[in-house]
Amino acid sequence: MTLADQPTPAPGQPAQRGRRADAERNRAAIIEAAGVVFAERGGTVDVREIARRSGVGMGTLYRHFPTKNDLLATVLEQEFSYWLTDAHRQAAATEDPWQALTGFFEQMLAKQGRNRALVESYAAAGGPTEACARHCYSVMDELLTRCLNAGLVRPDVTTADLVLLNTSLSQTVLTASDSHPGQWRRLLRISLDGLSSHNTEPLPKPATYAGPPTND
Amino acid sequence: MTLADQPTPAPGQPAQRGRRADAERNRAAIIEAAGVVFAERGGTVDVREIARRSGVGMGTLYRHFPTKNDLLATVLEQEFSYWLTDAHRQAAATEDPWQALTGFFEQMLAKQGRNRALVESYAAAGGPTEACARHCYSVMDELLTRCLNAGLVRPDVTTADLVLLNTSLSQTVLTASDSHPGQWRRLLRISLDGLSSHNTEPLPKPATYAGPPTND
Amino acid sequence: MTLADQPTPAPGQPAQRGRRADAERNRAAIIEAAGVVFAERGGTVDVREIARRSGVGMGTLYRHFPTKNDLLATVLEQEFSYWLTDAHRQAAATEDPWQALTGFFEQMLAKQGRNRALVESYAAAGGPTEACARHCYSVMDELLTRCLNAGLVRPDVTTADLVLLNTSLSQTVLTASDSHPGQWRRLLRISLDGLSSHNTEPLPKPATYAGPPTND
Amino acid sequence: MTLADQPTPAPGQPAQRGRRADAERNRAAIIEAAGVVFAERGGTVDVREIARRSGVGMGTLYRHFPTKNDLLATVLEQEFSYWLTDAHRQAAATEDPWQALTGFFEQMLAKQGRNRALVESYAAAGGPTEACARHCYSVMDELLTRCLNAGLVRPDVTTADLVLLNTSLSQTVLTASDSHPGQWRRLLRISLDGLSSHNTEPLPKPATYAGPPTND
DNA sequence: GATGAATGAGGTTTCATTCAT
DNA sequence: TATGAATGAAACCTCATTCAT
Repeated sequence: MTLADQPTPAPGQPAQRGRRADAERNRAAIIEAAGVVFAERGGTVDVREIARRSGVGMGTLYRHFPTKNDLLATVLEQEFSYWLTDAHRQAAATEDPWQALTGFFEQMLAKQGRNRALVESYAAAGGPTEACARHCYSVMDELLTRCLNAGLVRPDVTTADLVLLNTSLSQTVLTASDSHPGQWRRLLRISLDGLSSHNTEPLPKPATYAGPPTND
Repeated sequence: MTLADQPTPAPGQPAQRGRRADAERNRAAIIEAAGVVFAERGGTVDVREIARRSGVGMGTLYRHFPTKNDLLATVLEQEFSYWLTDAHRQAAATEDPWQALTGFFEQMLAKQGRNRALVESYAAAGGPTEACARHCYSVMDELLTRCLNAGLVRPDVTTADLVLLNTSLSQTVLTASDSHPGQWRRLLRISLDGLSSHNTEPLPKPATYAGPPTND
Repeated sequence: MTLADQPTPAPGQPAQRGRRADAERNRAAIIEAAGVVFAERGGTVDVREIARRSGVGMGTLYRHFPTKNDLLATVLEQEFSYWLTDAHRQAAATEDPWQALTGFFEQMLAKQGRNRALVESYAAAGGPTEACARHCYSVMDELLTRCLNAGLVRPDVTTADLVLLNTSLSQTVLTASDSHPGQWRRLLRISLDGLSSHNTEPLPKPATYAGPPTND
Repeated sequence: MTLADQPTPAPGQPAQRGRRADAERNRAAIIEAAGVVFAERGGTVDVREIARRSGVGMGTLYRHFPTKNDLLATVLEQEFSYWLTDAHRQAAATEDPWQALTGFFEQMLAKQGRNRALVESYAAAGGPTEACARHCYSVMDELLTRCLNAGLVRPDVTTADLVLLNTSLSQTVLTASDSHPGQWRRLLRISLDGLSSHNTEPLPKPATYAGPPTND
């Protein structure tokens, strides 16, 4: 199963008029190439590099994605969604709630941290897209609930905390995985241990949002 | 007390030798303006914007900083160093090692997370400059040692872990402090709790670097 | 017949593959405009001037010539090569070796001396490009050989002497042809007469190169 | 005897008020430094380089020379004039008119050809300044007259021819003296031989100037 | 639909000249 | 008067996006 095959229109139809198939192939090629390039070099790469690598002209690229940002969002969303689904599946198959949570984070981070553009997107906009955010939230919500129900994590941990933890650590994986491979796993362990119900002190209350940010 | 006043040459002297005072004022203005702009909009802002805001011509800017990157590095290094010194001072004055550590992180993160360019620099190069890295490491080393000696943290926590933790969380502060002000403090608490010696399981060993990174 | 038509791909073909014809036309327009401007004002002209005169945008110009220097080199090489070929043809068709040589120089100088950038290139780098230098050398070698075989020039004249003579005089043509039109022809005649075998004294030996130049 | 000491005001006076002497020393330092730098790197060097090397501020430099071009002109004129005087003296002391002429050219070219800015000035404006041109002309006129009177050169050679010859060859010296040291002396010999009265054919008449230049 | 050449605003940097001290 | 920092108009080059073929 490859990544770039979401919008296949009604599989089974004989790719009516041929053009449609070509277009789809192009779209997939663009997404695939963009995925590689964005991951390697971040969101600032020249659009031509992507066009070149996907073997497609600029016009074609811009027909499919009216803006560089649209392409970026699509690619990130697609990859993210794929990873998420994958990690979710595996977590759901894991009996122990704690191990499910742990494994989930490990999988996600290993992927995300190798994608420069994705991590940039966290800094720029809090994540690739709204859809990703929601998807991510719902999966984590499920995992957290299992842990809470089992009494494994502090009772006042929220899903939002987990979402932020993911954001936070992905940065580290990107930064450190070349010079200190594997060190991020220590940090992950530390943070997850901090979630466990051994820790009895209540967490600070999340300030409710109220107007423009004060100096924190 | 403002930030941009490091190289003032022996305050008290009557602005030695002609225009030097004005130059210093300009330099300070540039650094100040650049600090604001870089923090707000990241390292990609137009140099002209900085020149305009500091009320100097392009030439002046480039006289003081031969390259945009030099300016960026200087600004980040200066701010970072200032924050670090400040936070260090306060931590050193705190009796309880654990509180010293906690307070130190809070202070640092509150500052760093409001500076977009700084956080970008983490993603791009692991931090603003080598000097910053060393400075940061040495301060954290001291704080960690105090905690270790007092038996407050897991014995296998390393200074490198703390450095990474800082990197990691600063991203979150940047990302989340507008929409969810104060939430990063929860994450900080979680992570720090994960450091405490309540947690008895040994951490994964930091893999020693061995050739090109595998897929983690 | 214009100058800027070297890379026309097999004339007669119907402008293969889409936009290629327009691109070629643009390339030609750029070279043509650059030729005029470089000739008139030298190699320091603003690239925009060339873009404006050729009716293309900056990007187009830089697509065809990644660097201003590339453009300059291309233009000079092309013109030079064209002149050289032309003058060579005519010289080859001239029976009398002496007249062939004479006519060749006249033609070349008349062209070169009207091109400011070309003459500048002599001062800066000894000529437009290596290829030009070789081409020029080989043509002059042929002409000189004919003269030598006919006993028309001093036996110790070398091809390198002729090459230098060309360099030398082109400067003069540029300098003098406005205020003293035609005077350079007198100088040319003088120099060529100095080559003839009437002059029996041996020329000074070309010092072999030996380390850094002394004060001559 | 150094070069930069022309405008010393009435030697013998005790440098009234000291300031005047300082100014003179500065002026000399500027000219000296500029001489070196212009010679080495041509007329495009940064003015600061000159200020730095002469140990003088920009303001001082511009007080003495309101324009970079003024400085350039002054320097070139001064050096040129010095060389010319020197070469003239030696030529005047040489009995044989032909040797006087020959030696004069050798001396002048050896000097000129080591000065990049000077040679550039030939291409740009026919020479450093009008004064130089006149001075040069008058000296050459004298040398030529001696040769003509002795019947050593073709009777229709003009002083203008000699001036051009000098211009022409100085380019070559600059270009070739590094890679082919001494070769320019061959060219000089050839050209001078071409002047000698052995050559009996009349030279082409200098076209009188008539309106804008035709295509030669 | 696909192509890739064209566009041109905008980015960083240089440097002759001015001017406050 | 000397200083050298300040100025700002270009200069070269890049790249997201459009458009003719």
